[in-house]
Amino acid sequence: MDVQLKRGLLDVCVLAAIKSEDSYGYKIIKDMKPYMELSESTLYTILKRLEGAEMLTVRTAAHDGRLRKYYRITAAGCRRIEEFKSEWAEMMSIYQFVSREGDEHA
Amino acid sequence: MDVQLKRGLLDVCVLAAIKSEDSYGYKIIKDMKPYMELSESTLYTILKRLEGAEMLTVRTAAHDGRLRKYYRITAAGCRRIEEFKSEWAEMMSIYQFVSREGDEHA
DNA sequence: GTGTAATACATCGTATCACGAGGTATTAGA
DNA sequence: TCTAATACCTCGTGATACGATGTATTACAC
Repeated sequence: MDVQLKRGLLDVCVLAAIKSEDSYGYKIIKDMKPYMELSESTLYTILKRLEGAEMLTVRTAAHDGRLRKYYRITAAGCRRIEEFKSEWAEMMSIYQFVSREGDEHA
Repeated sequence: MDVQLKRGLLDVCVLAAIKSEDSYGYKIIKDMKPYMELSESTLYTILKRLEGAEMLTVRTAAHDGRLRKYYRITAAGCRRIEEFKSEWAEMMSIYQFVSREGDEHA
């Protein structure tokens, strides 16, 4: 998928991936894989950014001797998802503009 | 609309705006306004990029003593639009992922 | 028991890109 | 005569996705 097209979805996808249950880096990537692939470096950049924006909180916990950082969505994070859903209507109208201009000839 | 979300649409919107009829900078902005606002600096950057990618060709013509640069879409540009339409299916599945995770609780 | 893959985290540098600020020049109308 | 609209352009900045690279542990095959 085109990098530019992914840009607006990445943040919100990561939020969606931790919405119903706290999750950690490696698992987020695996859960998102069927929908969108992203590299570790990209994910950790995003997690840092979302933490800075207080859209999620972090908690470190040991698991089988390895440390895991569990991420939990905040109210602001949930609001971000809702905001995205509203923006989707705009996206649809833009898609229709492109689709229409691409098919018909005025 | 969120800047990041716009990113993947801008190129293809500009192509759509010149698809059915050759157009020029100022007109493209006005035609796109109902769907998406973009500044002149953004548009000219995009037009340069699309020209470099051979997705459009340029022709300069005088109009009322002023010079206008008319842009015409190429076959590659049309292909880009078709490609976008395919990618839209992926976008929809991502939207549904976000939407689902945001609404229900597993 | 040694090697390899998977798990799990992190940083740095680079390339891409949207956009504001600023610039030039002409025409139309108040 | 001044302002707004038309029409083009450039430069610098900030945001950001991602590859490359590094560290450490666990699991499993040979």
